[in-house]
Formats: sequence, C-alpha cells, structure tokens
Amino acid sequence: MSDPFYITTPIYYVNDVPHIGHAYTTVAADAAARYRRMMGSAVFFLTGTDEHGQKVEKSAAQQGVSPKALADRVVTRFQKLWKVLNISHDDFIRTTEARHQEAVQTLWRTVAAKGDIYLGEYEDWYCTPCETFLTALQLQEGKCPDCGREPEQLKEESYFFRMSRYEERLLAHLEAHPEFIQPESRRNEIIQFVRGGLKDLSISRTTFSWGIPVPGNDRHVIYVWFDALTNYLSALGYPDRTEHFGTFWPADVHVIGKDILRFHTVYWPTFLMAADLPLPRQVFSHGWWTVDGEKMSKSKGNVVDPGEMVQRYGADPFRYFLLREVPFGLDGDFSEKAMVGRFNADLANDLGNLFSRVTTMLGKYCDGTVPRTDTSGQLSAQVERAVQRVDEEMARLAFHKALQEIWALINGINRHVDQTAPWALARQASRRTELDRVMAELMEALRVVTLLISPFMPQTAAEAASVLGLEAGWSTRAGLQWGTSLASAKIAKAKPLFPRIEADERPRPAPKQPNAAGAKQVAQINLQEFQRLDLRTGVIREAEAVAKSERLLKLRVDLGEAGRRQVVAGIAAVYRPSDLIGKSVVVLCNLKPAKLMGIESQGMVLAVEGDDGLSLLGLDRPVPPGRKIH
RNA sequence: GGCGGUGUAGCUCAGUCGGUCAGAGCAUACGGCUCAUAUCCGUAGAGUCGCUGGUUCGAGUCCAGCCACCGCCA
Repeated sequence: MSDPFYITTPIYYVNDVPHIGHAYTTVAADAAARYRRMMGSAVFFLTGTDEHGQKVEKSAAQQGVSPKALADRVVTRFQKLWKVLNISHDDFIRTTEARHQEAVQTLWRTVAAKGDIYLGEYEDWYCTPCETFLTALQLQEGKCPDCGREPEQLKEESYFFRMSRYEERLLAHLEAHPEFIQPESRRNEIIQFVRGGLKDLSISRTTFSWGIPVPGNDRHVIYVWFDALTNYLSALGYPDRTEHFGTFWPADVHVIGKDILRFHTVYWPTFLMAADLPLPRQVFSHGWWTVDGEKMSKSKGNVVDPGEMVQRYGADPFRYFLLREVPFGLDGDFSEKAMVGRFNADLANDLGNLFSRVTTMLGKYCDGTVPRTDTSGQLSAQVERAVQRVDEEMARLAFHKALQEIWALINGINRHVDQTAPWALARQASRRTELDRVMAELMEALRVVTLLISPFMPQTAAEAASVLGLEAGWSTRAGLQWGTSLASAKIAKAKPLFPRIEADERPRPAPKQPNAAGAKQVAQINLQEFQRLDLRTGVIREAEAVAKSERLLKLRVDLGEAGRRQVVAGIAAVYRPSDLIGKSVVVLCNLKPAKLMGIESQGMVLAVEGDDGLSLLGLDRPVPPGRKIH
C-alpha cells in the first residue's frame, strides 16, 4: 500500500483520570485516521500512556504496590475508554515496555555521541510544608506560590541537552514550514518563544528512580520529555530500521492539546535534529473545553467523565458533538444542554429522520426494492460537491467544517424529498418512471452519506450500511463516487438511528452509575435476612493465576477454625498473586459452590468496583481469620 | 511590563484583495407539506459590525488612540 499516514495522540499520564480533554484529542485523531483509511491510505494511528515519573512512584508507594503494578492497573482506564469510544488505534505504546526503553536509550546514546548531552547541575526549590518541587520561574518573589513561605534551594546533578545549539535551525524550520504548527496563532507564539532564546534543557533526575536509567549512569533516570516524546519513534520500531519505521516516519501529524505545545514544537524537533532524524510534518494543537462556561476542576466537581457521556448519549453522538460543536484548534464549551441540542436537531431530526422517511417511502412505493434506473441528476451533483469539500476540510483537520458540509448535504437531500414529493408521484400511475428515479437517487444519496459520516460515527454508519445492505468493505474511496450500486437491493424500513431525547427524560438514567438515589431503590431487608450471610474474615495463604483466564485467580483462604478454602476470584486484572499472600479479606462463606473455568470456588471474596478497577475489601485493624461479620 | 489575538443579530459565530458583506446556524414567530423520529421545507427579525478620531469618492474590512476580554512570554 502506498500513501502512508502516521497520526498520533500524546501518551497520557497513566495516573490521570481520563476526562473530556483526553477523549477529545483521541476522538479527533481517530476520525482523521478513519477518514484516511477510507481514502485508501496506509494508516498508522498511535496512542498510549506515559508511565514514569515521581507522581506514579509516589502513588504506588502510598498504595503499597510497585509502580509497574500501579501502572498496569490504571492503564486500563484509558484502554477501556478507547474501547467504548470505538477508537481504532493501530498500536498502544506504554513507556514501561522494553521496546520503548530501548528506543529511548538509543536516542540518548545517539545524541550523546554527537556531543549534545553533558553533565551539569540543576537547581530547583523545594517547599517542605507543601511537599512540592518548584522551579525558579514558579517562585513569587522568592516564596512558594501556594503558601508564601521560603522554599529550600536544592542543587542536583543533571544531564543537559544542548538545545541552545539548535535555536537557529529550529527558527529556520519554523519559518520555512508555516504548516508545521497549527493553528497559526500557536505558531506565532512559538516563534516568539524561540526568538527569545533557547536554553539547554535538563533531561535527567536523581531525586526519584521510577524511569529509564541513563545509559552508563544508573544514578540518573531520563526525565519526562526525553522519555515521553520518544514514544512516537519507539512504536514504529526505532532504533531498528524496520520496514515500519521506514514507511511511517516522519509522522504526518501529532495531535495534541495546547498545554504541551512547546514540548512538541521546540524540544521534540531539536531532539530529532540532534539525532539526525526527519521532523514530523505537523503538530496540531487543539483547544480546551470548559464546562457550562466554567473551567474544569476537581474542586468544582464539574469534570466531565467521557465514559458517563457515552453511557448517557452513546459513543457516536458524543464523538459527533466534540467534533462538530467547536472549530478544531479553538476552545469550546461543553454542556449537556448543547449536547442534547445537537443530538435532537442534527442527529435525530436531520440525519435520522431522513433515513427513516426515505426507507419508509421505498417500502411503500417500491416494495422495498431500489429501482434500477438512471440516477444522474441534481442530487448527484450535490453529493459530488459535498464529497469534494469534505475532502478539502479533512485535509486541514477542519472537522467541524467537514461536518457542516455533510449536514448541508443532508439538508439538501431533505429539500430534494420535499421538492420531488414522492408521495404525490405515487398517486399517479402515469408517473411511475419518475417516482422510481427519485427513489433510486435518494437511496444512492443515503449510501454516500453513510460513507461520509463513518469516520465520525462508525457505529451509526455500520448500522446504516446494514440497513442499506452494503457488503463488507463498503467504506472505500471508490464507494464515495455516485453510482448505482444499490440497484435492485431489497431494503427494510430503518429503525430510528437516533430516537429523540425529550426534555423531561433528559438526562437519561445512567444504568451502571451507583448513586444515592439508586441505592435507595434497593429493597430493604431486616437484620435476620442479613444474618443469613455467613461473612467472615479470612487471610489469603496461596494465590495463583488460572490458566487461560485473564480475570481469574485461584486463592486458598485461611478461615481460622473453619479451615482453609479454595476460592476463585475475578481480580487478576488488578492484583498479582504475589501481592495477595497474607492479605486480610472478607469472605462470603455460605455461597453455593460453583465451578469457574472448571475449578470449584467455595465462597466469594468481597470487592468493590472503584474508578480504576476492583478493590478488595479489607480491615482497618488486624483481626484473626474466621471471625463472623455482623 | 513585552508580543499577539479577540470584541458583528437573544446565543454561537462567517465575513478572503476596502465598494449588493450587513450574513449563517441555533432559538423565536408565521406559512406549506404529510413520506418521516410532532420530523421536513419556506418566510421573517432590523444588529450604532467595542468606543473615539483619521485615510478614502466609499471602511466590520486600512491607520491611530482608548476600553474590555483572552493567549504566550517575563
């Protein structure tokens, strides 16, 4: 396949809880990747997680697990979200993988061999009461910006990258390639910044150890950006000049949020220059989302959970909203009111209803069979124009414009229905030919619309394709051409693709979200009923993985006087067997035994679903095994 | 403080080289149709184009100053 297209999202910090911003970047990159695949490009779409650093190390220590175990557990938050959002990435890179570590160390050695890495001293400040590290820039009149107290100065040995050496080359590149940074306003900011002069960059730390060791000096770990940015190379198989690497590097576009613009447009290109590697063709920085007009923040509690939005509105409507509501590159505002507005006006009324009315008429007037007739005419010209314009907008990653064009077409098709009034034609037998032609044209228009929306709303497009009886492989560049490929197809009336959301039923209940109201609806029980549960404390003595199961662990639990029992638990995604030995847990002992994967389980270990996976119920003071819980 | 951006109908915003550019979508009102998810199609609003000057035969569209908000840097 020719015409390679390599697109990336940033790697997300694994310890973060995914929010609308993560979803936005990833959905946008996904739509671009899907579009290019439809157009016949060989696409490589990469996302992943950044798993090193002090924060992960600290969280892991607090939870008493290894940093890697913590990362293994929380990485699933991203992986699960991408699944429900139908993200079509070709690879998922984690910075803790061996392939990445090798790539980073090789890059380091290459740059060092060039004489661009030297050992120096890095100064920063530490505010002991706040337990935070501060840079000289963050200080306010020499004081901690948070508490106003005097921080302590720390000096630390550090390796530096000679970024200053690349100032002129970078500036020349920025000026010669106006498309390198998009949107343009961001490009201007970076040019200003680079003109202000580039300093050498500290790229190692000795104050924590959770990272990739500096080659030849194990006391240092490679600091965040030198490690993280390299993911774009390591996923392609760098340093081995594999076919993949040869095909896809340099990247066509790094899609990022504006918070990490400088790292991608100053640090990254200079690293690559030092390694004599070609620079990515474009870095596209999109905007931030506010929520109901306010900045998102944990303290305000207004952080939008993408998973919840998907549950409430569906993956496709949420994807559609993100890409349609705001020009890509500018800030935008999310509100459920706007979400519902888009859903009803654009998806239910315009698109969904169009499918509904046209397929109904086909059933009524043509017996559900697409007439075989000439379809060249007004509509074909409109469709061809729309396909052309969508292509132009997608080339610029102007998703909202592309969607505007698609909806202009949908409106045009709705207008065509009114103007040709098939229901009037159907009353006059003499106009049969005319009616057949109109219906065939309308169906063909629906087919092309299905292809056009598929990068944005893959599930809906698949559903529509099945209504139209399209065969596998329908989503191709050739398919975008107006033709007669539906002729003689037998088609049933479409079910509403997007049932309207009525004002009073909004927001729809989120079925799996536990909340106070949900808890109250559970029937009450009396004490006797509770006492039927034989809940006891237990201590895990043995634990091993169950062959061929990703979820199950076989445990041997000590129940004191009641002896030991074998219990199979679905906790392997979160707990390693070795972490469990000696752990106190709560066991339901009189659960009817059951066989899981052929292994008998004589009870149940209690656990609860947290935001980042299961958590076993424990005791907050030591209690001997076998005690009854009441 | 330095550099840059934005300020156009109730809301969100288009307006490329100065002269049908005073516009689109949503919302609202009225009309039409009945195939359709009470959906669709059509029509309407009069908004000092932030303020004040200036250039020009003519300025949202260029220039200067001011006000407000935002971004990057310090």
